[in-house]
Amino acid sequence: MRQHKPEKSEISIVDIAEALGVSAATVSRALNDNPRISEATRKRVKEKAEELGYRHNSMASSLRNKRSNIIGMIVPRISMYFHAIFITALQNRLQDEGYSLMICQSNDSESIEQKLASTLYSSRVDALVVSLALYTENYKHFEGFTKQNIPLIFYDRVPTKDFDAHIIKGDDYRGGLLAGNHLVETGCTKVAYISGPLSCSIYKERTEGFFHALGKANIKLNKKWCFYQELTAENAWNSLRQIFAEKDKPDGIFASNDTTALAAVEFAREQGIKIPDDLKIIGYSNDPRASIISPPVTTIDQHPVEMASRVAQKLIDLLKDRSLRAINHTQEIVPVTLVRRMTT
Amino acid sequence: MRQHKPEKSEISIVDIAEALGVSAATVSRALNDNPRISEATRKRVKEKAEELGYRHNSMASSLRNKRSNIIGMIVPRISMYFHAIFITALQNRLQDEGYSLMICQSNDSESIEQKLASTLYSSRVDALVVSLALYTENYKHFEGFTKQNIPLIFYDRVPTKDFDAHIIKGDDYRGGLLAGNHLVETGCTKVAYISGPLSCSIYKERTEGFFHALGKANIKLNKKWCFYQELTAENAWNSLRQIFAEKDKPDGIFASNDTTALAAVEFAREQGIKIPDDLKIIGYSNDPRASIISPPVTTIDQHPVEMASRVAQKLIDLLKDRSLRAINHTQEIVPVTLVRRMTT
DNA sequence: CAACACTACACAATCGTTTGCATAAGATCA
DNA sequence: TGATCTTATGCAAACGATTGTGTAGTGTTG
Repeated sequence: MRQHKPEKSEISIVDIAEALGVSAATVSRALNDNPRISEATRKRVKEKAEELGYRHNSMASSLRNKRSNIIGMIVPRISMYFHAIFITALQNRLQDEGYSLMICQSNDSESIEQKLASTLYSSRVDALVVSLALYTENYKHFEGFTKQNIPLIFYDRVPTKDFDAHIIKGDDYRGGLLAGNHLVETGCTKVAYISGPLSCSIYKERTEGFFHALGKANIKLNKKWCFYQELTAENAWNSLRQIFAEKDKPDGIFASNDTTALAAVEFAREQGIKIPDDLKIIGYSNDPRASIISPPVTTIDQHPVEMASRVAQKLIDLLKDRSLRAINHTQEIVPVTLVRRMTT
Repeated sequence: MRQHKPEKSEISIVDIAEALGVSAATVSRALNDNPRISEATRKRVKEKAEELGYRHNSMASSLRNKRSNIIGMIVPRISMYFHAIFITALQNRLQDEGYSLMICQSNDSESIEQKLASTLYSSRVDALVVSLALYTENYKHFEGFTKQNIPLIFYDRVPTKDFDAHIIKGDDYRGGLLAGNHLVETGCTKVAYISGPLSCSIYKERTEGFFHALGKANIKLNKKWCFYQELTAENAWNSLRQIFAEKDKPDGIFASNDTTALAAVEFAREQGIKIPDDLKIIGYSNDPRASIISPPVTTIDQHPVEMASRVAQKLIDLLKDRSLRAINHTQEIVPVTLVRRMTT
């Protein structure tokens, strides 16, 4: 049976100090390996701390230091492959530097995103890393961070209008261009396009790149075959049904994410459309599912680990050197690559 | 060009108090809607706070209140479907209650898990939710939480030995049993088994259930067809190659996760083995990939959302009512269901 | 040996919020 | 009108770690 503890509040450095007959300041310095403390005392302090079961109180030291060692993060959803990989890579890197990540999901809702920004702001995160919700076009909820000079980095889905923050994004224009070129090169002349909403930077740029590629090849896009919507499997099916309802049918589809591309493959299978002979499909993100379905789907790899590594570096630089925060905000673009598989 | 701010420290309640000619205590009470403050003052305070751009300092209040409103979480990896869904559901629920989640990944490493536990312990999280790393059999790193009466809940991968904490797990025994029964009922007589290591509660119980089912049907398991290892695709391929290297071949495989089951499907395709005629395959977790591959894989659904909802409820109860922490630790078991698809 | 430097520590203020207790002013009642 | 109660607010002490400044005691140098 466990004794019910008499709610004795926890061991603090003061308790250690008293037990050792030294001052709390000495204990604090000893625990932090401050060179002003003698080796002997440092050892005694650490042993006593261990013995008493002392645990550091990061609230107190955060308050005093005005740094929480916590980095806030807002992503649409962690279940998206790209973000899951990104987060893991970022977290591993930041862990080494002594930072913890507070990961929040906006569920692609702008209002949730606003609330989260405000909560993280109050929580005194040392920095904020954000990938925007699908329809966020107003960035006021991030202004507090820039005003207080708290490092703010957007990645992947970044503000479309000028906004004062660091940006690290994939080369979505090029991704769209690669996809378009690839469809053209593989002989498509009548292409359909299922994109995310243009409020979101990545879809906007992919669209521009894609259109540019088609334009170069003198391919005109049928407006009826273009969709700009949330890229769920269900939406994809609806659009596909519309596209293939008419007599004239496309011979190529660019889907702006792999969920949609996968839906297209399944739709084609259901309809008895031959891939890639009758229809070529290209997706985006290199989601593992794209390589599992048959036929495996051609897609664009965004290199989430590389992106995370750049975000981590930028973050660490900004956190280490306050003076960097004054200078101009930077923008980095991470290359993308086409992964050709069996749907093209 | 932005003006370089004169590093004026941020607005605190003291500043608001001075601006209004009241005391800081009054400001604090007003902001917290304490009924002891008149409506008029409350309004003035809130307006002034807004005007000055005040933001609550949760470090200070956490220190004073001895509660951080942060719940720690340690999971093997967020990229695992089950955990991603679980986390999202849990987070949505806790957000409503005013808690933030600090999500950490052990990457299935016991030593990282230990470090994370210690960090979260120092960070003064109000509670800890854990799904254990693959080979964790020693739970000392969680003892601090139980000693300090900090709510500690294990889910899915839980301690196998007696350990003083709340447990909410899937019915893995039943999952194994269902899988075994299903293979038996669909006519398998020679089955292979690819499991995770038995150090991990879920695999241990699935194994027991599975063996029980086979035993009932008088099916003897060939030891050479049983593997207990980390369930990566690569390991799966190696095991499959071993299993199918000999003349005598199995007619059924139970894979203890879907990654392995998917590998089996691909392996069979490569080898020209007919599914489900020559070989039946059943996986575990109902990962979306299982329904995408062809043929889609029969699997066991663990109902992550239901599990998250139970964990959330338990958490909230424990956080709200300290007295509950004294009473016995509870164990809940979330049902599993067989999802039959085309591999059986 | 005086002047100075250095080592190793202590003192006390500080970070911003919260809260038990005290208190002043006004209201109520006998 | 004095006693008691309410209401609205102020005072000051926490919470625990950190750090600039002060100061013994010892060592060094010319």
